[in-house]
Amino acid sequence: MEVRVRYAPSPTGLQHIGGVRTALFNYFFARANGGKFILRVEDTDQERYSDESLQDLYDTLAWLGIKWDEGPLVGGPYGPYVQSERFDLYKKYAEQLVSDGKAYHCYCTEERLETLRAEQQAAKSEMQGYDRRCSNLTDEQRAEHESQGLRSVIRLKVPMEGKTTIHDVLMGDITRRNRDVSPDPVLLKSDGFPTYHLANVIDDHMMGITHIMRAQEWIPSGPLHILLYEAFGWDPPLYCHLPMVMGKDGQKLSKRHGSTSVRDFRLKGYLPEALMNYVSMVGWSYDGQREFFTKEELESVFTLEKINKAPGVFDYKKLDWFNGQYIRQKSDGELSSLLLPYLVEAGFVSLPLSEEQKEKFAALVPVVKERLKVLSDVVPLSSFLFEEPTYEDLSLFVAKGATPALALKALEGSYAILKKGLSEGKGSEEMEKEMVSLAEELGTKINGVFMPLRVALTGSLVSLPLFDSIYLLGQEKTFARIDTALALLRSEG
RNA sequence: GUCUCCUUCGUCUAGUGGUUAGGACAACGGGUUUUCAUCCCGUCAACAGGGGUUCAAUUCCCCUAGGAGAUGCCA
Repeated sequence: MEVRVRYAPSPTGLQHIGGVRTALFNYFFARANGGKFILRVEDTDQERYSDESLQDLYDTLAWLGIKWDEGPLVGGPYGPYVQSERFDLYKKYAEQLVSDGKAYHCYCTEERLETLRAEQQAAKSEMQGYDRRCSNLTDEQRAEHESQGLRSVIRLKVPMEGKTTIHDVLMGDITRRNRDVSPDPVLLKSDGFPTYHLANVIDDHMMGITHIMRAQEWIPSGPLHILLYEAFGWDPPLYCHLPMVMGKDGQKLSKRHGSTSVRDFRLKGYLPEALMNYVSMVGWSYDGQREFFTKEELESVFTLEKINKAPGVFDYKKLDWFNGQYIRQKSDGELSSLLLPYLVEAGFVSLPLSEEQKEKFAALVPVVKERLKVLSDVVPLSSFLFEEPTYEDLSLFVAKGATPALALKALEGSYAILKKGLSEGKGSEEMEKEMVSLAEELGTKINGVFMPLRVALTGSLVSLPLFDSIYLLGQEKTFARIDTALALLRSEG
């Protein structure tokens, strides 16, 4: 039998790490088994729906390079794949359940339900949820409510006796007494839209889904879904509840833990291959040793058996490390085109680049490459090229164990070396040697010479390598900055 | 409260009825280096607790604790 799996997000917010992990596992499982990966948009919540979220879903999957075999935009034999376009179907099935006596109309107002809930919680009642008041309405009562124009929802009649078990390939069998299943959940809302439970079950059945891979937060409603399949007389698919992705405090990953939307990660300069690789390693492993995988490799090597049961904490630092590794694997050319937009965005350069800018940029990329965790790091790393240093803290010029007077002398000396060297076309190695001997003459460590120069050029104790910085800066700016620094140091006396 | 699930280094994980419990990230230390970073080497660090079963349990069973999730006309 062909494997058919689906990712079925609700477009009510940006795609986040947890959702994408679910999408990825479904996608890899389909590919590894020669099956179909289906995208279905569950836009049954009219209140929270947004076009932006839907667009973000498409953008995110495109960025990751995940293509769906069936779904919106591409179509397929079981369409439409957007639930709001299947409106009539859900209504029909919900009403069928009513006429079969397995569901009923409920006329309770939201206000009544709210007070009910509040009372139950205050009383710490064992019984939580709807009290099934409308389940025993007589035909006359129903007719009366209808004639009054009361709005109704359709609720499933959950059996009070017996138990229901759900088969999960990861967890094993999970059994729940029916009396513990949330009593009489709403299937069809008063606005005519289905709830998740109804739409999900109908669509998974109609679309021939064979495996439902979704987050473990769905386990509690598993038995309810089985009950629905039974009510319809359908065979349920196989379940595989994926471990959740948590924040550092062990709670469900959310915004207060940091970025969670894929869009944020993309904007900061995480590479899709790095994010995909890392995210795949939380909750799944290959052999406990190897952890670098391309998308294509995961498509063939992914197995359900290696999915972990326990929830996993999302480690931003390890993601950074993965991203750095992937950045370093890029060719300079590839990295250039990835980096350029960040410089433009920062207002450092504008397109098109002049020939000289192109040349400088090409020189910048390899220097910066091994210092990037995320692409946007290029901005602080190269800002010294585009912004004049302020030299607010003159003590920076004074290397450890040195004096201001020494710093001044060192800077004067290295200035002379550079002036002469650059005009004579000397190589950086030669000038470096001269600076080393200058340090010896001054009786200081090499830092005593390099630090003042570094601070003069960049305003910072930390910078790109000195001679690279000089080249990138150009002679004019280099000497201008040293002049400024010297003047400051002299005036400080 | 009730129901359900989970539990190996700080984090992600491998693993087995008998192992020096392995790897990676982080942290720390060292080396390379003009700073930073990269790279290399090393150190620290775990089977939640208690009962069983067994010649032997981290591994199998039970209990406890802790954590998480659900308990919506949200998904």
